[in-house]
Amino acid sequence: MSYRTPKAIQEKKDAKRRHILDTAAKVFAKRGYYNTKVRDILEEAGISTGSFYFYFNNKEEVFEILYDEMINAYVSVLQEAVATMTDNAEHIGKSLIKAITLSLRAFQKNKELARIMLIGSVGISPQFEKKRTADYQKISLVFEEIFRKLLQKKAIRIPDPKVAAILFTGSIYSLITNWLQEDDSVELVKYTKPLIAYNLQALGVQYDDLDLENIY
Amino acid sequence: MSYRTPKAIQEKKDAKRRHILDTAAKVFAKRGYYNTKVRDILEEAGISTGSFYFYFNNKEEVFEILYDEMINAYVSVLQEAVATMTDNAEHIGKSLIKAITLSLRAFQKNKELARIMLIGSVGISPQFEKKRTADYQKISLVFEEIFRKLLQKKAIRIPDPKVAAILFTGSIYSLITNWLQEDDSVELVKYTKPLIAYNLQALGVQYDDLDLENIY
Amino acid sequence: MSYRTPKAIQEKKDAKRRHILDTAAKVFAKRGYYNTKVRDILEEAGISTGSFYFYFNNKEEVFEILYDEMINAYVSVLQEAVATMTDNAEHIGKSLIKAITLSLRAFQKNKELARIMLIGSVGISPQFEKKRTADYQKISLVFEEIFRKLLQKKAIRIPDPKVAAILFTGSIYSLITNWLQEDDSVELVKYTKPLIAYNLQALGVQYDDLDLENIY
Amino acid sequence: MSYRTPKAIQEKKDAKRRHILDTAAKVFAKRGYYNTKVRDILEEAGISTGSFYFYFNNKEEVFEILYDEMINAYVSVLQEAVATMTDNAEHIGKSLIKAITLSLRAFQKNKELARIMLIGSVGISPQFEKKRTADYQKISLVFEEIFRKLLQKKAIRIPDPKVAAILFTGSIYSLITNWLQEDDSVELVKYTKPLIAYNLQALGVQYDDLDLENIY
DNA sequence: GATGAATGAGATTTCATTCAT
DNA sequence: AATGAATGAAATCTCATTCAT
Repeated sequence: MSYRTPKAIQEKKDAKRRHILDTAAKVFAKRGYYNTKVRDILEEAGISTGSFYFYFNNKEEVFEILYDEMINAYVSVLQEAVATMTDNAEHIGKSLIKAITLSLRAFQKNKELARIMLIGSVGISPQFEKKRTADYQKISLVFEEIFRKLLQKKAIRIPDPKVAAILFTGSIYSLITNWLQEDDSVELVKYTKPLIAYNLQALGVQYDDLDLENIY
Repeated sequence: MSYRTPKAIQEKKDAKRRHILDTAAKVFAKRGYYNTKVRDILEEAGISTGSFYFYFNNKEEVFEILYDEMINAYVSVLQEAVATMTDNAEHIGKSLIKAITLSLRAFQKNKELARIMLIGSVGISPQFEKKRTADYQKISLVFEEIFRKLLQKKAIRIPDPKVAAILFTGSIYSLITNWLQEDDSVELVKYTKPLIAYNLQALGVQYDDLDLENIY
Repeated sequence: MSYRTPKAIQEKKDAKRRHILDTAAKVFAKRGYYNTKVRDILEEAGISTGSFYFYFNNKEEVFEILYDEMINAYVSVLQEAVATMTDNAEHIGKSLIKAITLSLRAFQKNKELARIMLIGSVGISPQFEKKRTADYQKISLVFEEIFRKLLQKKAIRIPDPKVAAILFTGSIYSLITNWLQEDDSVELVKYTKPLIAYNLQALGVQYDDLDLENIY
Repeated sequence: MSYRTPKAIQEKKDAKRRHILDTAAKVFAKRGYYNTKVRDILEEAGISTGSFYFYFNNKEEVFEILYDEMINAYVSVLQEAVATMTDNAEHIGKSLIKAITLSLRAFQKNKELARIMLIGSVGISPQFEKKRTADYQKISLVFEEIFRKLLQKKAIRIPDPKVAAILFTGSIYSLITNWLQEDDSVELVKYTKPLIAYNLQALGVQYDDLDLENIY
């Protein structure tokens, strides 16, 4: 007979909570929000209804947590990329290459959550739609500010930094969305080079072909 | 001699059918597929349950019809733009400008259906998801072939026509999606110029700034 | 331009009414009361909803008319058989043989109505169930009275004429029901001989084997 | 140590399931399959919609279970009767008497299920109709084989064992059906004697009147 | 903490019948 | 007389969530 320390108990709880989330992510990614029934998650996770509702208030909350995790993870990646950006104009190409490369890697690493973030989060509820829009605009804003700065230095050549940011992120997401819907799981990184080329060219950035060779 | 003119009846039927479709489009666009209940459409359209099911088999069918209409309308627009493309290299910029301009106008003309096509059609059902993916690939393929042709003539400079086509369409859609989620009714065409600039630059096309001034 | 006499008009109406009834009989026999939708009858008859409800008040009425027709036709057959029964004891066997033979022939002649009368009329509504029970008891009563008379003359040997009548009719109906559910349409009359033998023996009637040879 | 005894829970579940079935039997018997709405069963049983669908998939399944129970119970009774049949010719009368007596008792014991089996199971669906026909043929076959055997020994005198079996079972069922539709609760066994007399005579079996006196 | 039986609001759909033309 | 579009009550069933054990 063992006396469990409260800490051990807490760890066990955390593990179960995590297990439910991970399972839910898998199921949501496969079927989408509305076609995923709570029962599907329960069965896949091997837990009871009661447990599910002990750890979470409802289905939407579980989805929202997963969604937030994904957005935060992605924002971290972006912030990391931005942080290493120097003001040195000659490194602009390299910096943007890094931002894109890190984005793709983040999505590839967790295909399920990518699917949730980009596809599965549509049409949940009006409130959620608002949140989703806000998140996407926040991400777009990161690039918008970078572009604005670069524009001042005449390091890039675009008429409108806001629109450019939308198009930049949009092109990345469309590629990922496309990749997610391919039956055979081609390596996402295979698309990295043309993706970078397209966007750097779009921004009017002079970039070294050599930099493109060394990506990933 | 019959008691009524079948033609008049048929016209009335067509009108009612159209009315249901239009109302459904409005409601779907506002609430999304799953949050739209058949009852919502009935109330908004001021018709009875029976009428709805007299004209259509079920909710999904109504959605599918609307979706197909939108896709077909958009494909027509694209084909029109492609048809006027000459082989004359110096007109490539103009041609692509036309394709983008027509696309934006098509979406602006019918904001509701644009919302359905780009946002609301996600997660309906596995079968529908297949159809949706196929449609998007078809549209992307139109551009891919154009890019392939232009590439042979060295009129554009990109490493991969397939990826370029995805990014091209993706950037357009992301702009429209963004516009759709803006509360105020900003003119979509306001974004036309930077959108074209971004993509023409991305493709490495030499374009005349004058052409951009005269759009719309 | 012809002037139709009212009589001709009436005849046309009657013909249409009959056409609807005949078609309904066919459909009811095939699918049963509840699995037959008014629409099925309309389509099969090539008429409109309005016409149907012009000639009849509702679906149940149509069924009831068909049912009554069948019962009446059957009762007529029975009465005919009873009418020819003489009080001559030596003809009792022949008379019962005739009653059974005529019954079988009546059912075979109109398989559809047989199906409606014996199988398809179950579970329509509580009121209809009452009517149905009453009709069956009426038919049974015909035989009960015959048996009662024969019993007085000691022409048959049974403990209870009422029960005998139930069993007599029941055995006939069970044979027909069985026959109706055979996939291949065997000749019902093939069963006539053993059916008669069974019941005459049951009643303790002395019968001439020769009479059995000449049936039908 | 778990928080509850699974056994007790299971027993409660079984009891509830049984309660639903019994209630459904009562309602089906009273109103028939089509006039019984799921709601009627819920109200009569005092349960919620959810409970009903937790225990059963749909209304038809409940009906089918009840129907199968009845058929199986009846077949058991028959098999029991058949098992005690000896090859001793002089006991043939007694054996058939026993078979009929047990049949009647089985039906009397559960009037509701008898009603379902004999009356209420008509016209549910084409598939069910097939099953029903097959079941009835199976029961008829039990008697057919007995009759065939007795025929070889010349213990009975009938022209066709198959038809005789149909008529034998048909006569029993018609009596029960009749009894079911009587308003007052007449004892079914009251009819046993004339029923046996009719059928034994029909089969040409020599029976002892004494045996008939001691039935039930 | 865990379980899963129980709940019931609410969604979709059917189909007999009506009624304007 | 005929048509068939329109109606809407009513039926079945789903499934997120609750709660007694």
